[in-house]
Amino acid sequence: MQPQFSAKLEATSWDPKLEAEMRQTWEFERIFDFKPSNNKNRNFVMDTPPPYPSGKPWHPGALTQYTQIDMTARAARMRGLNVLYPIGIDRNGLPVEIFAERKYRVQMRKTPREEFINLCKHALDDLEAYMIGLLKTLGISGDYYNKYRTDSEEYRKLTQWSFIELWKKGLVYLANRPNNYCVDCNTTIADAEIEYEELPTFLVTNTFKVKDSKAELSVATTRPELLVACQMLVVNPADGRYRKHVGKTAIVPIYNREVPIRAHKSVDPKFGSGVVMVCSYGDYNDVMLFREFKLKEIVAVDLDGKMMAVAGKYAGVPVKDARSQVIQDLQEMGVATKVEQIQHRTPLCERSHTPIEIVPMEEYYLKQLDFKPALRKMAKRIEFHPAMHRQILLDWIDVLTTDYPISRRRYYSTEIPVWFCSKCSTPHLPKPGVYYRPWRDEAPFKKCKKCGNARFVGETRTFDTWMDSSLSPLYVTKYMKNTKFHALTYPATLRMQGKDIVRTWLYYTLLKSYQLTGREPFKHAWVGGLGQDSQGRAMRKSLGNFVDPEPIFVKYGADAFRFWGASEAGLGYDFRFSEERIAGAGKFLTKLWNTCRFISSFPVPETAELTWTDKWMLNELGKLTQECVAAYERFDVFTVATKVREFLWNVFASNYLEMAKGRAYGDGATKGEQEAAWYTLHTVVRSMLLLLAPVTPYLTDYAWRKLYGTQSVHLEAFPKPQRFDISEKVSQSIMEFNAQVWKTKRDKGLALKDPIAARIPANLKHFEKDLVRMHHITK
RNA sequence: GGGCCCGUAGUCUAGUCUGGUUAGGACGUCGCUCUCACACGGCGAAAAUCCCCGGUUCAACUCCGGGCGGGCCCA
Repeated sequence: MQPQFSAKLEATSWDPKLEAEMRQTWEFERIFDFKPSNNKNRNFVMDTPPPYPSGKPWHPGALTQYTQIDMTARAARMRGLNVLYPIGIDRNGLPVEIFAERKYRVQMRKTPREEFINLCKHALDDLEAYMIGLLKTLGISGDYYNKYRTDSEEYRKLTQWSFIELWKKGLVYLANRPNNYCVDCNTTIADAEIEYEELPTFLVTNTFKVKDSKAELSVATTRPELLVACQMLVVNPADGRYRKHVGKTAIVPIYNREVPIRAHKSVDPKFGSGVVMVCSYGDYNDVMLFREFKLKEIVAVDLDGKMMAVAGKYAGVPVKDARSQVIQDLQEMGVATKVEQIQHRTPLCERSHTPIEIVPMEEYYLKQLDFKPALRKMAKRIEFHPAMHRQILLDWIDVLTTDYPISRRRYYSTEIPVWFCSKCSTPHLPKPGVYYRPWRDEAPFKKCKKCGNARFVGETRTFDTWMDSSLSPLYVTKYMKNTKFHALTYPATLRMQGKDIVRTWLYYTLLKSYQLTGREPFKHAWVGGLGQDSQGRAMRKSLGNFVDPEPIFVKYGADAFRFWGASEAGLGYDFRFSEERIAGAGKFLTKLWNTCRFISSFPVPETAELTWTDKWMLNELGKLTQECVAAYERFDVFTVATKVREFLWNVFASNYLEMAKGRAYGDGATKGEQEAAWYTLHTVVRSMLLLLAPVTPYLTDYAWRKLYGTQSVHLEAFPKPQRFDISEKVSQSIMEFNAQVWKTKRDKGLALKDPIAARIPANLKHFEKDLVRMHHITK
């Protein structure tokens, strides 16, 4: 390098260790604080998913999503907006309890409630520290100073307040209904928390005698232990084989009870023998048939998943064992004529992977069916990114058939603020605005308003966790707490989340926001794809394909991980994990770094008399800038990352830089031409750093401060695009001509610095001087 | 069974809405090359019946119909 030019960056590659230093600077300067503008339109309010501490390691796909959320926040700041980017931790619910049970080797039901809650808190604090640490490592620029927790008194107060409001509006009711129940988690669960898996099970074909006849019916079932709860046999009305039996009575084996034989169109004549037993409750079709035929339910399974007394000799036996025993007994009795193993689509609890039982229980319900039309309208009003994912929500709204069961029989969740009169059982709700623990606290009433009794029993149940998290847009905009702040920030600008929780978090947020405020909680919804393993399968701890992201951050740095995440998949599409590709992103950062390093050795002129080559480059840069800023406005970081990489590497570095290099060194150029090269080089580097700042915040800020100033790049605005009248065709010709010369030299075995004779195309006349110098062209 | 999305080189993708280019780029592979920003570089090469079959059209990766395959979700 010529002595008069020396670079402001020394190392030949970006060192990820500098990220920690940069992070400390940000924290010290507090550059990400939110100051609300009195002009509502200047406030960019983000409703981001408070992560759920459920164990280590954290899902790398989720972390990718958090980096994309962060890019959007940073981009909004650079668009001059005041950005509210909350950091929350969702600390309520099942995963925490399961984690605590495992960690401290205790069982929730055998531990005093207060004690178990404290264990959960402990476990949560550990996990939370781990998670916050990772978020910071990744450069997430949220508001850590106002970090919120969904299990805080403040938050739970709001959850309880919302419940009391909904109760007052008549939207909550108690009802005894068959419910999805997990015998491991000991709680009811919502439809949204069920997953299905094909599992091996026995299909048992039993013989039922038809009363007052010699006829026998073969009945196939996967749940023979529920014979005790069988109340009917059904066949398809169109099935000629059984038409003569419809209306007659069959005898249930083992229990010798009489049940009717009926016809219903829901029966598949091709399943088993075409005769199905209906019991309380094998599946949802049973529930429907019990309702339709007004059958009397027989409760055979208790809340611990054991057979009840009504099951006779099987009483006290867990369902699964009872099933084996029953099968054996049926075989010995000659009732079971066939036992075959089949794959059966089994509903499982999403958290514990235990098969769901359907048992009747009294639970609280929040009305939702009445709101389907309003929700559908709202779903259409909210702008989805990408638009295609709106369909997930619309489909879900369409298939809802029951109201939302909101109560859970758990400990570590927000308590349902209700006391019952000990005499007449009338429910009493307290005044909102206080955090209540009815299982522990004295009732805040003197007398029952109905019977005058002075004693109350506190509700022990808690809320489903979505009852808390669905309030996030209200909580972060200080609903019920700061009217002015709320008015300036609600509805939020943007909800960002994964497509896996559209049916839960997104849906319940819309439902409750509508019920409480009558309007949509946010204007835009960004619905991201999911991170999968290298083969495109969901990443699950149970599948053993889970990647621990931490070593990756250490090895490649957060910026490489971020750039990879941004450039890997288009907005809303799933993406696969690949360390190789993260390493590839790291190479791009090296390229960016060295571009900055090289150009940092030249002075920064205020203005310049541009040559055609410079105008061409600045015009290309202008087009890129426009595209990228537009992409950021659509919350699309994929376009930014891929276009910038393409531009920087293949257009700027390969072509312009080589064309202008000699001129920048002053090689056969006038002072003015030299300065024009400097000016253009710096303009491009400046723009590169600004456009990439949201994506790779560490490297860009480090380089920015070294090259251009004292202030963080994150406090700057995006550059204004410059345009010059240079056609796309000329641009292509330049790059084609360069490639042509390179290829010719290659074919002739010449080094790049060797002279070569070449004819410069007519439309590149203006660029002749730079081209000749670059390729050492002799005439 | 239904819905949504997707099927482009070994892998990941752009392009498809608004039909016409030698189908662009990245990772990986191979060859040459340490040329004064970068060998985590440069240059080049190989590598794609654009899932299949029909239709529309002068012309289809692109539009239409029908298959097949994958993913996610619902029943």
